Amino acid sequence: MSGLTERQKLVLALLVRDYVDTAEPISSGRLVANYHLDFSPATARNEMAALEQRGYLFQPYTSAGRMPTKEGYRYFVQQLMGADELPSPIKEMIRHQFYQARHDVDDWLSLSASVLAQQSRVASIVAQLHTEKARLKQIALLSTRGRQVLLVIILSSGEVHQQTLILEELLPQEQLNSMAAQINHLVAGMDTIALEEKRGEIKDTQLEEVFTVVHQIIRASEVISSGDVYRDGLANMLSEPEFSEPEKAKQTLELFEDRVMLDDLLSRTVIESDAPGVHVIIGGEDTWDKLGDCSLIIARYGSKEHAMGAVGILGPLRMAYSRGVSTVRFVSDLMSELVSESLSN
Amino acid sequence: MSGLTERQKLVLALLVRDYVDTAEPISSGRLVANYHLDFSPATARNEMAALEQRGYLFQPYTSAGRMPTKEGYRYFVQQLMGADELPSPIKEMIRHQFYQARHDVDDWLSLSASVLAQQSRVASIVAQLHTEKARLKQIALLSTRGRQVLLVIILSSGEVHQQTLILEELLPQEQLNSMAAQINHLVAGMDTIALEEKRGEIKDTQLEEVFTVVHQIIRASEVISSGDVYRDGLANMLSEPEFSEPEKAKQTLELFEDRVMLDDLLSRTVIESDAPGVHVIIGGEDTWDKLGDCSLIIARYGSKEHAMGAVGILGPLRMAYSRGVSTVRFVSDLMSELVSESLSN
DNA sequence: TTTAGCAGTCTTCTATTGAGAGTGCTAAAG
DNA sequence: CTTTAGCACTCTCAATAGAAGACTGCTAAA
Repeated sequence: MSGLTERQKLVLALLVRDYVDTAEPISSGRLVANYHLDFSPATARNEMAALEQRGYLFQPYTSAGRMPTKEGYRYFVQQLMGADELPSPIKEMIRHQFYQARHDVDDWLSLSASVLAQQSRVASIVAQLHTEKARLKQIALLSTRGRQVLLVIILSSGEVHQQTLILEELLPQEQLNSMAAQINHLVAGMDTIALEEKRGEIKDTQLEEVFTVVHQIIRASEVISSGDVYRDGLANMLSEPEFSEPEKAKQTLELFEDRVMLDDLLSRTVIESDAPGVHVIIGGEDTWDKLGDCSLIIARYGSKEHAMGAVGILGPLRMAYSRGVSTVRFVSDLMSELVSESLSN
Repeated sequence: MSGLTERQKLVLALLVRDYVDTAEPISSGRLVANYHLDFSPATARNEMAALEQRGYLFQPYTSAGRMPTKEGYRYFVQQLMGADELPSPIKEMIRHQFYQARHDVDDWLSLSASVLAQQSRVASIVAQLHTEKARLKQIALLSTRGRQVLLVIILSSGEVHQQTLILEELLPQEQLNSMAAQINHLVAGMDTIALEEKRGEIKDTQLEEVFTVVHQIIRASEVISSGDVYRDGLANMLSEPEFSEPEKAKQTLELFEDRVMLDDLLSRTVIESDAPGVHVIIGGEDTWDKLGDCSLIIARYGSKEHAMGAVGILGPLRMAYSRGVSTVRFVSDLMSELVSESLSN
């Protein structure tokens, strides 16, 4: 089966655009009139019938207008869609917001979620992912209250972890400092494997206790995603007509609240393809079935060596893919820029 | 105007219960039959008319059954509602989950949100609030990457804050340690006012830079709420018939996503009343108008001296107040217990 | 190959109707 | 004076029918 004719591509592209705007089945007459096409509605109808034959369009019932199928959207995104860049003033505004924020990855992440939600008018997801090989840079032990001690761990990627411990006996801060110094001296720059080998060298019980926790945390941080997930713009989604049935809305919200699900989604876009750039996943099917009737536009930021994560938007199938891709690309590039700048200082 | 008769109280109480279960206007006949009342539907009708007169009930239209008004719910909660304790096995299960979690306030908070959502079948909110007088316990400076430095601040309450700084020049960890030690020596145990007075004693520029940030953070932490807000169970809400209209659902979701709003809500329940215990706010009116057609059951945990916060649930007006209050009370007591245990170690 | 014309199909809107549910009132009973 | 049976009345809800309208697919001509 050969490809589509130019005119078929035109019809499909316009129909998708129009449907995304109006959320109503598009008729041949409407299409021709709206875009001043130089062929008649009858011709458009013929082309639409052909596109339906190929599975790119469907009619909700005999003799209604047509709407794109998932396949139709996919063809549109892969072959037809042009770039719909964010206007420069908006880009500048966003950039400004980021540079104005504190120099903190967490702040940038929540800002990303907020910006994406606002620009795309759908829901956004942002998460920090973790590098595969975690190497210890240094730790600190800080007395907080009584036997309670805060363990701060800094990885070579610049990532920070903290955890409260309760020690067997009460130790003054000076002693905590010296314990931290000992551990730092022993294991700085090591990954989990090297760390494991050093275990035997530790004699002191208190020290071993701390060592064990450090080891645990570093192992835990080797999991692909384990930090906070930032979400925003949930309310946007409910405005869309596809979520007018509460059942649909509920499903989507559950998808959003399910951490396991999100982790899976995020990690798969990152692991599955080494290719950077924006990924568009349109609707659920086999591997992505949980996605249901939603689409996900997602991109990685950062690099394997540094802090890394994913930013994306989640919306109904009927969404402004072109604008969405541009927005996600812009934000992920900005994050990459910020992260690498901040680390090269 | 005198109070309600016993029979009126009975009718109101049963009607509220029944309506909460069924979400449908309750008729006199139904009420009498369902609860085997020893008076006739006609009598019930008279009582219901009287209750309507007082503003506790209303009919959606002439000759439908009746449903409670906000006032009706308020009367019910304040005067009629008994305790509907959680079953012991469930209490034990929850307790078990908490003691199994890591000894980390953050973990407890997110667990609280999850437990509340699951038990109440509505949405939950949990937030850490801050004590009014923040006193510095100690700080640490940890080199993360290049000129980037992690500032960790521990307050006397045990609260931990962290922030990334970028220093003017690159300093080795040893020098950072000595800077931290100097600051600790200078200002340990001080509040913002005392801190301000010490400013003059600092000569070194780098040191002053750090000092300024420390000061800022402590000031910021004196705001009532500034930490993360944990939410859960949003999807629960959409199952309720009151949110079948997307418009209502959207409003409620927006309320939930609006940090400013939530902060206000939380801080008011904490500031406004020194009384501990569970607060029930039923629907929006003047001071709480943003709440709209939702109710909030909320309680404080912890104490002013220690880590403190609020746990609560947010649902439609038609919600199981009795069970909700018991659940919120149980979780907040549990949190208090955990926090004070953890601090007395 | 394109297009005008038209019959045919399916939805959607409005109006009408009947059934049912529940009330308020009245008058009798306790 | 309180309670209750009886009943007329009101209003919703569901079902039905019919009319209007929107598009299509087909056919035949350009």
